[in-house]
Amino acid sequence: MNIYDVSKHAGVSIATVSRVLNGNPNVSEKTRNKVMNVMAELGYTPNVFARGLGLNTMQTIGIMCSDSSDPYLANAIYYLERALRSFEYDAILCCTGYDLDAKQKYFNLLRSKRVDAIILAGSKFVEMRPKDNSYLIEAAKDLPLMLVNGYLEGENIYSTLCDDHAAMHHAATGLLKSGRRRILYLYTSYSFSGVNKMEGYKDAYRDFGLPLNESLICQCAKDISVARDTLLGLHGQGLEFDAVITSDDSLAVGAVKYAHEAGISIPDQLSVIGYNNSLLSRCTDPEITSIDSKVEALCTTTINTLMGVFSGMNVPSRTTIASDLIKRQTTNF
Amino acid sequence: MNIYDVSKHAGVSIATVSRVLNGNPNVSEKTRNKVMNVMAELGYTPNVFARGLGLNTMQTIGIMCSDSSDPYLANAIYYLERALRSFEYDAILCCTGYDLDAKQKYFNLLRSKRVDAIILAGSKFVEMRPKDNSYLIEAAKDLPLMLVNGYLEGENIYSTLCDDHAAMHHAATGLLKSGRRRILYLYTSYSFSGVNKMEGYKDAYRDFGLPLNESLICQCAKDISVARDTLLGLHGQGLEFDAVITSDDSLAVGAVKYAHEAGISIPDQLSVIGYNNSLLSRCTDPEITSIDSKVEALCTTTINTLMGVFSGMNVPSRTTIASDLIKRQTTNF
DNA sequence: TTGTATGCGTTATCAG
DNA sequence: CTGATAACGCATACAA
Repeated sequence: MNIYDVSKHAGVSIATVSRVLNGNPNVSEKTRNKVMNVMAELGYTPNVFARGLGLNTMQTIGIMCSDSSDPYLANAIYYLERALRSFEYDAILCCTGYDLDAKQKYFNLLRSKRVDAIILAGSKFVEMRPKDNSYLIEAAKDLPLMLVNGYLEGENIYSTLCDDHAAMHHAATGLLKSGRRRILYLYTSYSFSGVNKMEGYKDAYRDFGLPLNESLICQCAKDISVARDTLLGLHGQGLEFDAVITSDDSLAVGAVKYAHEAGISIPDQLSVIGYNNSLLSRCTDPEITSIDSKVEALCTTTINTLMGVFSGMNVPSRTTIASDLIKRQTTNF
Repeated sequence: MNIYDVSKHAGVSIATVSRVLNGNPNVSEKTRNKVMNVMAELGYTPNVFARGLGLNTMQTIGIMCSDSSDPYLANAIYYLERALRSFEYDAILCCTGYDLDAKQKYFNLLRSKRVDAIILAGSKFVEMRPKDNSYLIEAAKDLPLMLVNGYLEGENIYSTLCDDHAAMHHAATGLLKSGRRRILYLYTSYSFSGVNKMEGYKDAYRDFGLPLNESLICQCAKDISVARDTLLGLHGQGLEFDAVITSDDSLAVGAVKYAHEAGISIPDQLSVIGYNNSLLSRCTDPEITSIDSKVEALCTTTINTLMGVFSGMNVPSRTTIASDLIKRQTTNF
């Protein structure tokens, strides 16, 4: 069942069938109807492979993410896929893990599949050492690269990101204004996004005119129990803090658990602020005040930008979206 | 840059290049090396569209799910993608929502993309009315259909599912044995999986020799707050229950919140059991005892079965996987 | 407005 | 073991 069959049944040439198929206006109404009827009758569906070969595109975008089961990325993937589909693009998903070699391998794999663009979802794709990003910059010569919540400078590379610095600055300032002085900063990684968040935290202290206490900055694995135990450990060592602000909601959940276990009342004795406003922030009691990094806006903007790139429009190489602070019960300001 | 360029540079025919490309043994070691060197030198990558056209496959599987941001499905997608990639297949993701028309539309869209198989992830794709499933049964004549945690009988349809009935039966029996008598069953939907779970709950009562109290069976939306408020409402109406067992972890989180709000102690006065053993079950205090529906095993088994189908092996049309009960702090047995 | 002919980059058949 | 050539199904430039 191909275009020849349709042309035969309709008594026209394959060129005409192709025109009807592609909505070419240079077809008489009568012919168009005839062809359409035959196609419906025969249940004809164009062969996407042949179409892809001719047009050198299959309207497919590659989405790379380190771990699609992470709540934040799961949301991102959902919104990206939905937005892409609204423009009639398909999404090939590729979960890479966190290893650079694996990321490069999968990136090249995706390129060899001739996707029309690659979306890097999450801030884990931009490495600290510039030379580790050269494969991305090089590849962008061939196809648009879209970063969701990451930033990389380069021709044909477009970044859409949440203003993590401002978000964290605002949240920490809120805590300071409410009288908290010893805000513990709990973070997971030094990714692009991670660095911005930490700077926001630091600058909040500076702009508030208070000295920064480096011992209040603490790294831990992205895991509820690990975060809880880390805080219990610090508490046991005598470290004092009256607030915890985290780079991810899961750590904030750990902080709430720590307070329960240590018999510390929230928010009276301890304030907690999480990041991402994920489902997790609504699971605990009290529910967690969290920074909404606007995943949905991030994703739809990314896709809109991509469509702009495809249609040759002049689009910004970097778009920043403001975050929101969703106040719940772990803060009292 | 195509196969002709390579053949020219290597001084062989395109047929030979193609043989090298496909690992055909009928090529002399010498020729093979020569061609391989030229390919590496030129940085040649075969064109997947042309390949797809010739072979009528692009090694791509469609994954449909109602909502990829749901924690359970997000996990499933992660494992499915990983397993598929280990067999060098790509995954096209398609989030359909819950509307039947939309599901059908996207299903046909995916078919028109000539994927090699379609995976229906989650129990929301099998409708109550048989005629609403006929489009699936019909389509299975053309390509394998894999159901993850759903069951549909039909030629070329393969289901891998968790024994929800046994899981719920086991959990409810545990509660009964521990002395609970009024177990509230909170569920979200009448999907295939949902019906099995409820039957497990009912049969637990029957097999334990106790009468079933229909007023203890209650439906509510899949939302933490809605679940909490539903329970508060029932409690306010004077309904008594000493345990809550739910069809999804999010409802169980709501149950824990309800207990907090109503001043009921867990697990002394109220036991809670969730379903799916998702991240949510570890967020609350106390952490929730939950039924592990073995998503990973479900997914890897699904893909292994699929590969069996592709290689013409005789594979079971239905595979059942046993669940686990992960005991945490909301139960005392 | 319609038809003819050719190209897209492979795979596969068949002959040597 | 190798090469020439015909599919595969569509898009499109050019001709009519």
